[in-house]
Order: sequence, then C-alpha cells, then structure tokens
Amino acid sequence: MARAATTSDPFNAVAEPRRRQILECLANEERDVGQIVIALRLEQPSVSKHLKVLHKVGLVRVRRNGRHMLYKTNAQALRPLHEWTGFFEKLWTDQLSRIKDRAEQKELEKLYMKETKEKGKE
Amino acid sequence: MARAATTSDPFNAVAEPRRRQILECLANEERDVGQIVIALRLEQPSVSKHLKVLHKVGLVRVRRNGRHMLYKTNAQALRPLHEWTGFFEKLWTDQLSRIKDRAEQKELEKLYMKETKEKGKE
DNA sequence: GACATATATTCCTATATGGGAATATATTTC
DNA sequence: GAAATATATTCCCATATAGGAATATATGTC
Repeated sequence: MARAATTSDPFNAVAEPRRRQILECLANEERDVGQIVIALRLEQPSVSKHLKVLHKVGLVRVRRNGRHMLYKTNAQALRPLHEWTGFFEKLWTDQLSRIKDRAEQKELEKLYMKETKEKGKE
Repeated sequence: MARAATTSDPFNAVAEPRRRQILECLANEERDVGQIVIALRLEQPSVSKHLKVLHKVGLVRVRRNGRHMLYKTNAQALRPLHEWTGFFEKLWTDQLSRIKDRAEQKELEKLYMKETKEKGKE
C-alpha cells in the first residue's frame, strides 16, 4: 500500500507546509486565489491545487463572486487535530515538571556537596 | 517535487493513522515492540518501520533492556501541532456561536410568524 | 558455540504526490 | 462575440511511501 491520500483527512491535508500557510492566510478573512498567490508567492496552479485538497477535506469554504472565488478557512475542521494532540498535553507538562524536579534535585545535591566540603575544611 | 518525507516533521509523521495509534499506545507506559505488535495487531516489521519514523522526528524515546527495545511517547514533540491548531481555536468557537446566533434568530422569526398568524385569526 | 528470541533492514511494487508547463473553462467587459 | 481576466485542469516526472516477504542483526540461554 502507498501513503494515504492528502485528501483522506485533515491530518494528511495539513502535513503540507504550503497548505498550512494557506489556512493561516485565510483564517481571518476571505481571499480570492489571486490574493493568495501574491501573499504566499506561489504559482497560481499550485494554489488552486492546494485549495482543492483543502476543500475536499472541509478545511476551507468557497463562494463565488463574479469570476473570483472567495476562500476562507473552516477552523472547525481542525478541531479533531487539536483534540487529539490535546490528549497528550498533560503528559508533556508532567514530563517537563519531572525534568524540573530533577534539576532542582541536582541543585540540592550540589548545595549538599558544597556544605560538606566546607565542613571538611574547618 | 514529491510529497515531503514522513520523517521531515511531526506533522508528516502523524498523518499516518497507525503511527497515531502507536503514539497512543505508548503514551502512558513504555512498551517493547512485541507488545505493540500484539496490541495493534500489526506485522512486526511494520511496527519497527513506523517506530523508526516516529523516532526520527523525536516523537518517541527508546532504551534497550536486554534484547527488548522499550519505546515511549515523547509528548512534547506534539506541542507544535497542538499550538498551531490552537491558533484556530477562537475562530471555530466564533463560527459556532455565529451559527448559534443564527439559529436563535430563526427561532425568534418563527415565534414572530406564529404570533402574527394568531393575531390574524382573531 | 549452537540455538532461540526480539528487533531491524532490505527488496519489491502499486500508488500518490507537488511542482512546472501548457491548456481549458468560466466570467466580465466592450 | 471577441478580448481580457480569474481560476481550474491536464500532462509530465522524480520521489517517497506502506505493506508483504524474506533476511539480517543483536542479545540471552544453555
């Protein structure tokens, strides 16, 4: 089997950096294809292709205005990603605090060494 | 150009569902390869290959115990993903509340229609 | 050292990709 | 309807898969 299609789900669609850029670009306001081309300095066909992928997985919404296609990020489609990664959130804070604890432990040990050394001098 | 390598960053590594399963499996406790094979019902070479990818992007830690390799999820490597998606969080709550507002608006309209209709009857 | 067990690697193949170039389609304007 | 503009699609190709099968490597046990 080959790799899953980029259009199979938001996880795959978002793996491409350009597509993440496009989502950021369209997060707060509608933009047409030409504006994205200028903003991200990509070729127009490239942008259209990326938008197609994003649209297929529901990450962007489109509406036509004359000959302009107005795209906008559909942030809700990113929720599964945020929630899945959120599942690991407490783990990494635990890991960080454990590292912090170990660092503090080391400091205490150093202090102890120093004190005993000084005691030895007297 | 082709698609970016799965080993190029956590976004790409995590696009594969099996690898997400493996990360979940290793979230809370170390497990060796054989245990993952059994838990997820995958072929052993497949698991080893996925672990290689996950290790390359820092999503798992390994340590050897005799002939067993003990793997564990390194949750911190998922932070960039969580933070990037988190950037869109307020947007989707905004979108939801706007939908909610519209729904409420519709209810009000219905109520109004009903009242005027009843008034018409009198 | 021979053997068993645990894991990693290699070779294979069908499949999908992203970009470049060229072209097609749709819409407005005149 | 012809020309201009905006966007989408098609064709091409080098590249990287994921899984299956077979094999290699490493470690422990006797």
